[in-house]
Amino acid sequence: MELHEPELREVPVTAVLAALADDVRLQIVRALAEGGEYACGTFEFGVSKATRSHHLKVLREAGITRTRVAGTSRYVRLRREELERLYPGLLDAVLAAPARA
Amino acid sequence: MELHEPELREVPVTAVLAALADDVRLQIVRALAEGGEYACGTFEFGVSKATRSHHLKVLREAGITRTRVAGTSRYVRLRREELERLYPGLLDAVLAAPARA
DNA sequence: GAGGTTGTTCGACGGTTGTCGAACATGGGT
DNA sequence: ACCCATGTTCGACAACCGTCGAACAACCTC
Repeated sequence: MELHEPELREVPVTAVLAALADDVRLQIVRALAEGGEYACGTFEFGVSKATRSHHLKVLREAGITRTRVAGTSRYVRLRREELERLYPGLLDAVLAAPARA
Repeated sequence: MELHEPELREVPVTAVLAALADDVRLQIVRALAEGGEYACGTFEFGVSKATRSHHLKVLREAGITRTRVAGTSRYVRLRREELERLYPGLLDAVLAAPARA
């Protein structure tokens, strides 16, 4: 299983923004920003397994998260440094926003 | 003609991000960031009048731009200060990104 | 007021996206 | 070996989005 994790610089800005422009995915990003590394199953956001898997794929392919495989589990974490280097301030600005707007 | 220009704080973050997550709209924002105020017709991005009008509406309703009506023309400008106050760093991060990624 | 300019609105269309259940794949435990 | 737990993939479906031409609205100028 080769995970597709592109170089962030090769991802169009619009794709990064689109990946963040979803409520469920933003919840995931918020959780990752606070908690460090999470197993996929830890997330419980009122969506099915399939949907969660889909969202994590979008985040991964947008270069926002990195995934580590360990047994049957997958551990996800934010690519903070890379995001900060290429889009300084973006993540903080998004995270600083009120969760419910 | 009452233009719908919401308070930025009342717009969900996801709506702001979604508004920026489009190539045409990002071109508009880039132009506005450099040029100050533009008449709608000044934009020539290879889309029809109808499409351009649609994109300007999306930006306006996301709280990103403000529109001034003058005769048959409409002048559009960025709401930089408000954006900066609510999402510090976001606009700069997006604008700093390479136009073609 | 007739005509031209500037923009918006109205379907319509095709493509993309979020969602789900079900089926599948993989690895661990007993 | 079997079963269970964890995730992914596969249709399918509805909703949304970007796009266009055509029609409409408002205003300016002659």
